[in-house]
Amino acid sequence: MRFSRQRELITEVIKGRKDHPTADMIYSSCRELEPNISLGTVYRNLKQLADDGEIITLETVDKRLHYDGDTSRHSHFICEKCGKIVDLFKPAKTPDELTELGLKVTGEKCIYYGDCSDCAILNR
Amino acid sequence: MRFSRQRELITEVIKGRKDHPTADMIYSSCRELEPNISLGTVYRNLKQLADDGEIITLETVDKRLHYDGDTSRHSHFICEKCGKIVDLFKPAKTPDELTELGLKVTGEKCIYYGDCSDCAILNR
DNA sequence: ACTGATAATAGTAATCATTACTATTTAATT
DNA sequence: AATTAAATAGTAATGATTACTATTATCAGT
Repeated sequence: MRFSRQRELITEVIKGRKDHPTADMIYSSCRELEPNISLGTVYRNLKQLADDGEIITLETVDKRLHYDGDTSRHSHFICEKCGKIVDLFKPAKTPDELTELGLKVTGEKCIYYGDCSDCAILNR
Repeated sequence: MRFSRQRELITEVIKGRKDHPTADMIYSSCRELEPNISLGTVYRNLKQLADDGEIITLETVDKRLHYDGDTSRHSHFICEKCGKIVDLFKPAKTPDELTELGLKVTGEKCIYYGDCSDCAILNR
C-alpha cells in the first residue's frame, strides 16, 4: 500500500474521535483540513482500514455504516430512540448492570465474525 | 391493526424458517403461495413485525437486513467469507468454544439496544 | 347483508448510502 | 528526470429500502 496524504488524514480523524461517526461525518471533518478530498476517497480508505483491522465497522439500524477507531474488544449500546452509541468496555456488562448505568436494555445482539468450517476447507 | 391475508402469510413464512432470510428471500417464498403479493407489502410488514418485537432484525455486513423469526435470546456467528449466519443459543459460547465448533472467530460485536437516560428523561 | 370509513395492498417512482468508473495526479523506483 | 502503477477527484451507476397513489379489503354500525 502506497502512502497518501488523504489516507493519513482519514486515519488521523477517526483515531482522534471517541464517537462512532459515519463516512459522511468523517468526510465533513476531513474537508475542513483538505477541502478537495473526495467522498469516494473517504469510503475507499475506510473500507481498506476496516479490512486491515485498523478500524471497526458498526452495522446499525439507521442503515448507515458507523466506524470506530478503537479496535480494543468491547461492546456497544445503541439507543433505539436517538441512535446514540455508547461504548461498553470490559469487563462485559450484564443487562442488569446496564440498567444501573441508566441504559434500559430492550434487546441484545451478539455477533461473532469469522470463517465457518465449510470456508476453512475451501481454503486449504 | 387490521387483519390481512398478506401479513398472515409473511408471518407464517418467517416463523416457519430456521435461517435468516432477507426481505427479498421472504418475498420469493410468499409469491409461491400468493403470486400477486407486493415487495413493498413484504417490507412494510417486516418492519411492523420487527417494531412489535415479533421478529428480530440482523444488520449484517452484506448491507441487506436479515430477519430472524426466533425472538428467544441468542447470539449469531457470521462467516466473513460466505456470509452464512449460525445461531448460537444459550449458554453463551466463548470464542474458544466456537473454535471447537469449527468456527474461527476473528471479530466480535455485541450490541445492546434500548433507551438511554437522556431519552428516558424526555419520555416522562 | 349493506354501507361508510379507513387500513392495507399492488405497482411504481423516488431516495440515499455506497460503489464503480475514468481521466488525472502523485508516490515510489530506476 | 523519466517510468510505472497506485491513489485521487469528480461524477455516474447501483441496489436495498421507502414513499406515493389509486384501488381493494376489513371491520363496525346500521
